Amino acid sequence: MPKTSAVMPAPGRRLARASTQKKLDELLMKAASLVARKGFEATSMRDLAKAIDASLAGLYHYFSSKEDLLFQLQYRTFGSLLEQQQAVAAEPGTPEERFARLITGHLQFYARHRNELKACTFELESLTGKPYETVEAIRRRYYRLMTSVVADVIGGPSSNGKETRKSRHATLFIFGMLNWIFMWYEPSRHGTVEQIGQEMRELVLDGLRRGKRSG
Amino acid sequence: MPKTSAVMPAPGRRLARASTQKKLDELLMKAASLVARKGFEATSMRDLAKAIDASLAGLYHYFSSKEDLLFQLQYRTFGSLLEQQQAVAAEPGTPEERFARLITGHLQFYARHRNELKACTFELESLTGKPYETVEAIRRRYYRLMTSVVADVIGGPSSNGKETRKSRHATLFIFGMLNWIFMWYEPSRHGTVEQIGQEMRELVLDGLRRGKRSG
Amino acid sequence: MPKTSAVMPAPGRRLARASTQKKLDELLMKAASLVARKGFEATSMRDLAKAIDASLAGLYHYFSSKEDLLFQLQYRTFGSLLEQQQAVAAEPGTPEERFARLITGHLQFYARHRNELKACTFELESLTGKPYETVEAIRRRYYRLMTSVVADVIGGPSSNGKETRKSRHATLFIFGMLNWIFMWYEPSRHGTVEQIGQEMRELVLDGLRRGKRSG
Amino acid sequence: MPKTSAVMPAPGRRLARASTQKKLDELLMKAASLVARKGFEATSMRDLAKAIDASLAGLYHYFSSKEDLLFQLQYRTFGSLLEQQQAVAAEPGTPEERFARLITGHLQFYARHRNELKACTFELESLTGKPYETVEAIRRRYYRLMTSVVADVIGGPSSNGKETRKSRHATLFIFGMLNWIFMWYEPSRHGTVEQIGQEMRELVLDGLRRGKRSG
DNA sequence: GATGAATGAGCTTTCATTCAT
DNA sequence: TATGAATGAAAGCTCATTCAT
Repeated sequence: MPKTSAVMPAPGRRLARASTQKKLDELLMKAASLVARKGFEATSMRDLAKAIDASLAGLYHYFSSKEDLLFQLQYRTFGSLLEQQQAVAAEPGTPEERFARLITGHLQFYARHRNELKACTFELESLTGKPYETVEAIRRRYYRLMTSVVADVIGGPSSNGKETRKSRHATLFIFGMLNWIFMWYEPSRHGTVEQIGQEMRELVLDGLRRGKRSG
Repeated sequence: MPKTSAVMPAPGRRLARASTQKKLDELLMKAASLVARKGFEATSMRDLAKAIDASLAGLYHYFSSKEDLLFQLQYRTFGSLLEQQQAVAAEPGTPEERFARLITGHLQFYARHRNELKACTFELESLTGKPYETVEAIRRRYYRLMTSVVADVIGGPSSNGKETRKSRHATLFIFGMLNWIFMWYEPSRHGTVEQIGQEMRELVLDGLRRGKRSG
Repeated sequence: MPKTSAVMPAPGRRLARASTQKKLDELLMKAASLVARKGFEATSMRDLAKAIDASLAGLYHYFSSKEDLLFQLQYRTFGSLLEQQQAVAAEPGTPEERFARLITGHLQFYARHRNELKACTFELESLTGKPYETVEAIRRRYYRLMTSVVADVIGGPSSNGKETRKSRHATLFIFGMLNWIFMWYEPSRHGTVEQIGQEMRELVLDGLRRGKRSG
Repeated sequence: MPKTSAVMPAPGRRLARASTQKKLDELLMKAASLVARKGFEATSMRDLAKAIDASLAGLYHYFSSKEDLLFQLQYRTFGSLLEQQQAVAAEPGTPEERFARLITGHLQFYARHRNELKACTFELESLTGKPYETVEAIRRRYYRLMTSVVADVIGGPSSNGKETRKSRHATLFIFGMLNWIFMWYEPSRHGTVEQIGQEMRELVLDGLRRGKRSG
């Protein structure tokens, strides 16, 4: 599968020519790489222009501001991830199967779009106001999606994805496991993300199921 | 218990007067608060000086540079945490008990020194060179300590803290759960950290023990 | 003759528009004036910006740093001087005539580019590393050029510009006379530089020629 | 002869204890060393304090300001030089002999107090106002002393040190030769200062004497 | 579209100096 | 005498952004 930037147009954006869209994709990918490496604050528009081999002023044809750049990056990436995971969760199967597919899907997305996802995961608070809320809304929908499946694992399919204190907290813990991977994962040392996903599930599945009886 | 900055002098520091030491503690606490809220890069020395109600130049009596400030903050905090957890792990008990105490200890430290710990957990890469390595070494010792206890939970006391792939990965997952708490925890919504700690253990304990049989 | 900055582009500089080149010339001239008056260290970039009626940040379009500014100033000026004097020395004539032309040429250059030359003569050590060496190399070539002509005056044309201890030392003494002029020369009090040049030659010519016989 | 700082108390200074005087001497010597190496502007009071192994605030017991430090340095050094050269010029002898003694005396002073003299020679304009004028007055007296002897060489003892255009200019040239030595002299490469002095005289003596006849 | 030039605001850091102790 | 602590001012430089071309 070709390694492309996660695509999903930002709101209120008219797509110009196809070539422009392509360039924008490239810009965002390079931007993600820089932001992932140095952090958003520490990445200057000059850095970006240099990395992209464009002029500083040229960047402002694609992004109205530095913040807008981050917003587009987060919006597209998070939107893409959510879309993918919604499709994954919609496929039929037992709660355990759907849970497994979500974990794997998340980690595969991580593997394919590491830089972009890192900028989403760790730079959320670099946005403020409306852009922040827009992205935060996506993030919350994703959290809800995961919670509903976790709830099914805990309570069985009959629970119908109904959130409980336990399912909510467990989801937060699981996202912690998933997102912390940025801090340590190296394919050559730790194996494939699919293996990691399985290990994560093995760590928590019994604990989740125990809830069926006790809570 | 009084809320003080985690105390542990940085290396190579001679303290002049006692009042200076006190002030330094206060500086670091305020600094941690700002850094936790806005991030290290986005926190300017001016911000700090203002928050502390001191002059900008005055800061440089206590820290040779902005980076030195972060280093001292991380060194003291991480050092304190490690010291505490070493003591906790050294107390006798079954592996499960020791594991429980470590989780609780970590979360209690979080509750008491949230800002300082956040600056340690999320700004590690804002240091470079020797300071980075010095702090990284502490972090690694803490990781090892946790891994050895996790290994005992997995393999029983007879395993003697010997690391395995499973114990190492499980520890990374658990640290993910623990550290992600910065992203969501609110005492009024989620209960005490002690409760959170118990929930975490319930989520993973079965999964850890399963290892005793299966691998 | 119009009073312009000594022109010679610095190495590795591509000039954008013609107007930019013009502005750069103006900047260097004003900079030379300030540096000559107050010294390089004591001249701040803010001073320069003010004198030029530009913004502080704008300066950094032309010079990558304060040191780069000094380097460009020295490189252009010294390069221009060397070029001129090489042409002067290349013209045919007796050793005495060529010596006379070099002295006059140097003093005329001084008269036309006093400020720029002063920054070259007295701020050489404000540069370090590669820029220093680049300028120092020009200076040395100039010194060699002068020494070879002085040697011819001492030993006659047959000596072919071969350096001797005497010619080297005499050249150093003569450069002292020439460069010290910055400390005292005022046209209205001391006459033209051409007159000054003649007086210098009268002071040393006999002494140089004496060498023909005795050493 | 012991290498000490050139001693001559600054005006309006009460000498405290002998130990204080000694320390002051040491301070000035170290200061001269730094100023000679880096220039006055580029030398900070912190640099000085560190070099002297004293506290920053401590410096202000000896010097009321940074400028005062430079003033005392220049006043003492130039005063000492003038005193020495006045004694030298007062000794009987032919004009040529007295001229020779002055040149040698100057260069020997240079050799013994290189750093101090450099700060006098090249940092004169770092002073302003009254301090500048005070030092400038000494410098002028020294210039007059030299001019009178040069005039005697030119015009014979009967000229009685009467200044002429020629003697004034020749003195300026000669001071150029003498002072430029800071830029190039290395004992191991160029021989003793006494040798250098003789070479200087050989370079200019004929030219000076020629004046006896022609103007 | 694209870019060189420009800028006000802000950055970290250092300066000479003062003062309580 | 001596010094740690403190500070207003200023240093060199970079920032995100704008605009004429």
